[in-house]
Amino acid sequence: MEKKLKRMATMHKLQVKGLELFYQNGYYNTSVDDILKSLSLSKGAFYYHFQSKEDFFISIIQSLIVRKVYSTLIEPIEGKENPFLVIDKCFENSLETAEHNEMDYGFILGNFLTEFNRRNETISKYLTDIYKVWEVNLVTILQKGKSDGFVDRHVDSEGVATYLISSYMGVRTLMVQGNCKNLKYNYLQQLRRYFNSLRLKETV
Amino acid sequence: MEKKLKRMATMHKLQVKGLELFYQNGYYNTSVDDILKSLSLSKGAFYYHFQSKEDFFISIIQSLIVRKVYSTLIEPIEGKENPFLVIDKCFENSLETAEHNEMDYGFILGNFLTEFNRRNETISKYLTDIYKVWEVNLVTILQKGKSDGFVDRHVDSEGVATYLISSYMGVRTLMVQGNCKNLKYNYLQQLRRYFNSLRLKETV
DNA sequence: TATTGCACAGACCAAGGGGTCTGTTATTTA
DNA sequence: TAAATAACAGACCCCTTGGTCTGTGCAATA
Repeated sequence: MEKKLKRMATMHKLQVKGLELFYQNGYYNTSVDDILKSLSLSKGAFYYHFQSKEDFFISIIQSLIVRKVYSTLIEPIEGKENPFLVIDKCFENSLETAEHNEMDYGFILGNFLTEFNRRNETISKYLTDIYKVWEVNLVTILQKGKSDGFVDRHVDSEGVATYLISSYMGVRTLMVQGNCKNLKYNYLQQLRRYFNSLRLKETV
Repeated sequence: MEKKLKRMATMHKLQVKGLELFYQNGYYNTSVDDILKSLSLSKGAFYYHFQSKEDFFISIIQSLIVRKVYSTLIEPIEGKENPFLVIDKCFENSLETAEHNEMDYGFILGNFLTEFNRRNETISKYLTDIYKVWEVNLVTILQKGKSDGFVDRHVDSEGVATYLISSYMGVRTLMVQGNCKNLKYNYLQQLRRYFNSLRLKETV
């Protein structure tokens, strides 16, 4: 029964290193050989476990990228109370992690969306699906925030979700260039200002 | 004297087609041969005018991309009066153009920033410089907006510029996936709401 | 008119790309 | 214990890559 374990271990090693290099250098700028070399594995190993480079990347999306986005951007928000507080905290944590990560190459989902947009429909589909779950999740918490008296009822939840995702993706792209600390600070300040405009005003 | 004209014409043809393909497929996923094939030109022609692929792309940045960003995002704003009106109109126009462009592959500056981030410092530098000019331009008009009584003096102009650029870059990335019309509408609605929170309130 | 040199054409090169195929070895299974 | 099979290793394939180099035609100059 240890064969299955070995299989899983090798596949997982390939996926983790693959994601690392794809994330750092981009998909088209990373060869299968690059991954194999840094793991001291052979072509035989790779094509025994995966049908193609594309198939390999799809498996990475499904097993690693989905999990990453869920754990950092979706689960911290799900089912919570005050949308403003929890989204604020979630974004702040994510930006904080990025800031102190020497190996930050941007928002993983955003980078790959950009790289595959209109260039590989199959992969784009998988990535877009993750984005959509994120969006639905934000819309849900905002709607709940209305019932709970946090969010102004006149606010368009979908619009807010779009605006939040857009700004987050953008600032993550900018942060790679450096000056992260300032960018993070500025971004969060304005995010809070924006949130204030959505808040349910006390009727005097 | 028609030799110099021919030289310019060929170089320009190469740059225009080069930008088109780099923009569509990405830099690393577009070969020099791809460009030459679609123009029925030879290697000789290319390497007579440009030292390398990288040198070629830098020339494209300096001659075409700079001009594009300037004409669509910088000049329409420069020296104008009401920041909110003019930025709103500028972004709306840009998104409108993108929406009705069948060949939209995203925000050109954002895409290349993502592709070269930390992967090619030389090229990144050229791209970042453009971004910085854009940012300075936004900050300037916001500051002027304070003196002119449009913008609340407590507002942090740099923060606002960061937030504006981030959200614009993000929404342009999302728009490639489709559903442009809705994304554009949602984005502009929230942008206006955000602007309202920056406006100088009449002291009652 | 002869000659120079610009603006290419296109063969060529080594390196690297994704992918195939035939071993080989250690572990299961019969 | 023998046979079967899973899990690789690595040579090999053909195509594409960025880049070089020699050749060539045509306009500019003398």
